[in-house]
This record gives sequence, C-alpha cells and structure tokens, in this order.
Amino acid sequence: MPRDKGRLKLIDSHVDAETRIRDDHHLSVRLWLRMLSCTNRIENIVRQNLQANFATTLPRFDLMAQLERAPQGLKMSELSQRMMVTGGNVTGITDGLEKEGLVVREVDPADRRVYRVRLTAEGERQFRRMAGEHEQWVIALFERMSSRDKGQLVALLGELKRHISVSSSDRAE
Amino acid sequence: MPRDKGRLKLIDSHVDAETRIRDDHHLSVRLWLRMLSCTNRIENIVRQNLQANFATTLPRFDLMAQLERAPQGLKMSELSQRMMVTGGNVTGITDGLEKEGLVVREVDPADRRVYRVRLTAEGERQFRRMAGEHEQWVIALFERMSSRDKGQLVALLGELKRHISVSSSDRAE
DNA sequence: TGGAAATGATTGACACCTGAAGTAACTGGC
DNA sequence: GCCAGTTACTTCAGGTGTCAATCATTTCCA
Repeated sequence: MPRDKGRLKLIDSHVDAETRIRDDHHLSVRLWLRMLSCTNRIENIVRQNLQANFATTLPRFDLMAQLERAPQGLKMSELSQRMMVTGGNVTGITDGLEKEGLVVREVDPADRRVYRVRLTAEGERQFRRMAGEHEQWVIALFERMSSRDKGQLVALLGELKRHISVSSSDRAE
Repeated sequence: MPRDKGRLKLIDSHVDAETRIRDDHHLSVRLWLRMLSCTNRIENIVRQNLQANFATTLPRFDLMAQLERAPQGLKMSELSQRMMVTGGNVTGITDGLEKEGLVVREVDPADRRVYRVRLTAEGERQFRRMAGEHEQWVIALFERMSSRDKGQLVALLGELKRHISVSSSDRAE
C-alpha cells in the first residue's frame, strides 16, 4: 500500500521522507542477501576445489594461512579471533592438523595456560603448494570484473566493516 | 617494503604492465578476504540474535523465508537450490521444522517422488514475528552507511554475481 | 599471603553441511 | 510392455560450528 503517492505535484521532485526511509530499509535487506549469496557461491567453489585437489577443507586451510603469516606462532585465542570462530572449534581443527603433523602446539614457558601453535616444516611446505593454487582460483573467479570495480568494492566493504564494528560494540553495552 | 617508490618521475603515470597485473591479482585476493570477513561478521550477529530471541537458527529461518515467498510450497530440490546447500542438508532441517509443526511435507499426486513443503499456519505466524525483528537487525547493522554507498554495493555485487555464474558454468564443461 | 575473579584452553551436546551411496518413482526408446 | 537411465529424496560418516560447563593457571587486591 503506497501512501500519498504523488499527493502534491508541486514537490514531486523530492520524495516523501517516509518513503525514502522505507526504500533505504529495503535496500539494506537486499544488500545483505546479495552479499550472502555472492560469498556463499565463492566459498562453495573454493571449498570444492580444496577438497578435489588437496583433500583438505577451508577451515584447515584458513588456520594454516593464519599461521603462515605469523612465523612465531599464534595462541589458540588469537587463532579463534582471526578466524572469527569460537575457541572450541579451533581446538578441534588444531587437533586434526596436529595429528597429521602439519602443525604443533608448544607450551609457552611464560604462561602455562597458553599454547603457541606453529606450522611444521611439512605444514609450511604443504601450505605453500595450496596457497599458490588457491590464489589462482580466486583470481579466475574475479577475472571478469574490472580492477576499477574491484577497487571500489574493496573500499565500500571497508566502509561497511568499519560501520559494523561500531554498531556491534554499541550492542555490547 | 615499498618498491621503487617514485623512481622515475617521468613515467610515473603508466606503471609497468606486469606490476599492474600483479596488483590486480593481489586486489582480487584482498577483495575476497574482505567480503568473507564482512559477511561472517554480520552472519554471526544475526545468528546470535536469532538464537537469543527466538531459540532458532539461521538455516531454519532461511528455509522458512523461502517458503513464505512461495505460498504454493516448494520441492525439496527447489529449497536446496535456493538455499545453496545440498539436498541431504535440506532433509535434516525440514525434519526438525516438521517435528515442531512449523512446516509440512505434502506428497505431490502427479509425481510421487517429490515432496511439496509448505509452512503451516503456526509456521507462518511464527515466521512473520521473526521476520519483522530480523529486518530491524539488518537495518540497524547498515544504518551508518549512506543509501548511496549501499546502492553502489548492491550494483557492484550484482556485477560480481553475474561474472561468477559465467566462470562457474565455464568450469562445468 | 590468601583467595576470589579473570583468563586460556578443552570437553560434550547438539545443529549444520557435504559427498557418496542407497531407495523409490518416473521416462523414453525399443 | 519392458527395462536402462534419470530424477527426487533419504541416509550415513565425517568435518565444522555454537554454547555452556569445566579445569588449570594467573592476576589482583584486601
């Protein structure tokens, strides 16, 4: 039920404020659904490729990627934060990788509660092999989009990320 | 470690082609990681809200949302496709919702292999209650971003989606 | 110094999700 | 009509994810 449609011809050019707000709300939901659908699609493809080519999974790959960028190792809690999953989950994935010898838990002498997780030499070797291919998949998926559009997307998503952190911490009080 | 920054003022404006390509590749990976991180953040918040306020989950909500838009019901395979998950998964989620009386499986007299899944009256009532709140959460999460930026994001993600479908079907041959 | 509160990690119950294998029902060509 | 092939759904095993409860260690402060 559109309200007051074109009620006053004279001010036709600037739309009724309520309508504008409702349109913006609708836009937010649309944006969210589109983000989700894009991300899911890409994620599914990458996951399938990882499974088919290296018999591994996205979370395992993600954990190793975090470690590769941190040669001195990471605490379980740091992994949890960077991977944006709960601590209990990190325990499980680390267990699996450790069992396969790709990763080690080292006790921190300064604080015996924490584990410092590091890639083994084998883990590093294996990760590098996967990372190269992974990058090619991503590049291929995005190849039809212009650099300009990619740059814009990165920038806009950066904005979004900033705004969400704010809203999210608001919610925490 | 910035390379060759401003080494040759004279040809500063057109960068070496190889460098430009490498930058674009780097950009693709960066874009992918940023999309993933934004989506994960939002998804986590929505999931927590659904759990806290309605003791339900995102996939259950998603399934009901698909049904609400299709009053005549949907086949399991249609649900699977729209939710972008495998068929086996839809079976499980439908089982749960059916057990709670929010959804029914009706046999299609024309083809006894298919189930037509529909919301029950109770399911519809419950979904509408959730949908209203859900919309408010999403709106709140995006409220700090301008309509202009949202519009641009929707458009760019639309482009991306189109491009990926093409790449993805290429892969299928 | 002693003990309450905070912190880092693990565990267990339960839900999700995939891929592969299985069952039942439909279809088309002979 | 028959039956090979396809299609719709289910089942199962195994990995991923949450939350709440637990345990060990550290920190802080009275």
